Amino acid sequence: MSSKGKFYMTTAIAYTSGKPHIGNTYEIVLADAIARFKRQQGYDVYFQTGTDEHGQKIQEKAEAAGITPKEHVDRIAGEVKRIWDLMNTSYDGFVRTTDADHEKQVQKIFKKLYNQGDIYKGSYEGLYCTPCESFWTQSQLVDGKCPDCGREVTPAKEEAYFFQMSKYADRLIAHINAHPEFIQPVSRKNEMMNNFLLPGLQDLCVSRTSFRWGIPVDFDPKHVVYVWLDALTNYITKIGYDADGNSAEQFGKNWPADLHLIGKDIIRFHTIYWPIFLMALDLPLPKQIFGHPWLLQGDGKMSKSKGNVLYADELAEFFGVDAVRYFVLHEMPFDNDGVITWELMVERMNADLANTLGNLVNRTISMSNKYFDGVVEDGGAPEAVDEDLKAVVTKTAALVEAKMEELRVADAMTEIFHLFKRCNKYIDETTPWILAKDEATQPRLKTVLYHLVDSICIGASLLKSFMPQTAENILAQMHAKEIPFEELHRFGHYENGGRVTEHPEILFARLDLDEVLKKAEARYPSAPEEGTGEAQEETGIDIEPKAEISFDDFMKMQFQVGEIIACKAVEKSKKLLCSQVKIGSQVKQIVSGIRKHYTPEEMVGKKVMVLVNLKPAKLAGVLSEGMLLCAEDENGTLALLVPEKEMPSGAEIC
RNA sequence: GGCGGAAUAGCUCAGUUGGCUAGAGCACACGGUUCAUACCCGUGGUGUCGAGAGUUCAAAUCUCCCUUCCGCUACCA
Repeated sequence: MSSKGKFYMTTAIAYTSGKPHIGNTYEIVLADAIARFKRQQGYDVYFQTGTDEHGQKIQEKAEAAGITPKEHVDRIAGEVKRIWDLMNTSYDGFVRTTDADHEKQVQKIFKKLYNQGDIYKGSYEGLYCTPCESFWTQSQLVDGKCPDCGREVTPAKEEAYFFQMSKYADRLIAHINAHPEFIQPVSRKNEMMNNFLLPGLQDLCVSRTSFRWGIPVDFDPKHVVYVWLDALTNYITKIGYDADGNSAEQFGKNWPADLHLIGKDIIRFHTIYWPIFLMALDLPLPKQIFGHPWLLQGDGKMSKSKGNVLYADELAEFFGVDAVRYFVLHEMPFDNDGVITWELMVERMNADLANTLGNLVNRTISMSNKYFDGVVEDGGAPEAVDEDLKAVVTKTAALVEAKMEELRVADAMTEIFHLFKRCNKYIDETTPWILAKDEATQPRLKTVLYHLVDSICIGASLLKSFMPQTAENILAQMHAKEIPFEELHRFGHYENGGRVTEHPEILFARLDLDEVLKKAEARYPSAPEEGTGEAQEETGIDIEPKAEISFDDFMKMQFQVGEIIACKAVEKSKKLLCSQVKIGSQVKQIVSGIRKHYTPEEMVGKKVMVLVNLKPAKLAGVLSEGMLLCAEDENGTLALLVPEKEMPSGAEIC
């Protein structure tokens, strides 16, 4: 195999809090399509994925389940791997952040960065803003006061290590400007620049003392290394980086990575913190970071809040692995979120997979059998109409390559399906069933079928990166071998006189939407309470724990029931509502960030819980004299807390 | 509030540096065809190219303004 050079790509490592759903699975399938295509092009690909296994949330999940954190992550990592394998993804390396080698290197890296002064021990003493409940580093303070509210900060106990980001900011800005391809899509580059880099980077906290399930800082064992320094370094530790300078050969070969494929939510960590860590380690930066959009579950039947999360393995049972690969790759545009629904999946299945592709293969094989006992040979009777077919078929590889170069995987697949559609049209143009009726046109008929079989083999060879099993099935039915990538731009690969299978298999069966919806309804009931099993299990939410407070502290807070007697939107703000709240005999004006969840009209008349004795503050220029209490879920949905039974306004909450 | 992006056919979207009757896929309707998984091929749109104004021989494309939506961020007492 002639190599075009190495290509090292990664996915983000999956957080082991639970089984990955279809949205998580999207990333590995996308990565796999890219990896397979690069291999097909002749690159020496190393494709790494894995799991992120530390953190408080995992510690608590394990405790709740009555097992050790290690047992928990072993189980989830196994589940992740099982789904990645089921989806036929061709990763070369699977890293776990609990791997001994990784943990050892993270400790070394931490120490190295500490020794050279990039990491410093920051104590929170004197730097805690009680009203804001935030810790600040010395460099973050404005005039020695809280940068958020401008009030005094007070001493606190917790200590932590910080990474001095600002030291490398200018170098990073220069790098990003000099390498416009570094952050993809480019719109993300502006966000990083405008929101973080240009205003000035804040130092990053890189250790925790509040939980134990992490990699201990070996020279200060009450700390564990906090998430990003632990997680991001997987990209170098797994391929043999050694902080003492004894890196493995593979590291020398593969680093820097050519592509980090990640979700758009962690772009900041990969395009700011990760490059700066690497600069501090004196390592070259990855060539490209692509923050892909999300694949969302479209209709109510699949919403997470109803407990109907879709999983790749279950979808694969419905549709087959390659169909699921096709759905997720096809429905995902380059820089907008994609949506997946049952209707859409059935439509893609029927229109693209069954009709266009499956039927083409089937009708071609059937005709070859019917007219020539399966023998396919070039009859030497070309006609002008063949030229356009050949032109479309032979240029497809280059078109696919161009799209893949831009990571536009959905568009690349569309090019391949364009080839198959062209073949269907060719059948209509040449009407083989009419040619079959006349002995004189037999050579022409042979030629037509040869062209079709050859075209399909070219198409199937291109399809291999996206739908590997299907490509293999098609080629097997043609009794043909995969055509090397560099040969795909020309016609005439099929062995003259070759024979196709006698019994073509249906590649993709058409589905009836109503039946699928019925089955889906059975599997994912609309009313979650009626269902059983894991899909219905409420997982609960863990939040960052706050420092313990005394009873006296608690008693300082005055909670009362308040009745909202008037409410309007705050004009200068997108999120704020300004309410007049009657509390006993007085009326307070309270501003709350709940506009996304409540309209002013529906607020009026509600009896809500109010923190009354909060120091008044101005929000967007409007005075607020208290706080309305809300519950918030993981999606940021807010729910006002209201008394469970009718209570008068002003009633004390205690 | 700050920065950025988007508004084009019923749906999802293409429309390169302004230039010939504004496109594709899906859906829908009609026609053709029958090798095939009732498939495939062809034909069909009164689309105010979000509203308004401007520049130009010419604007979906440039400028201004308005409206709505989205992303990141700040804020969310």
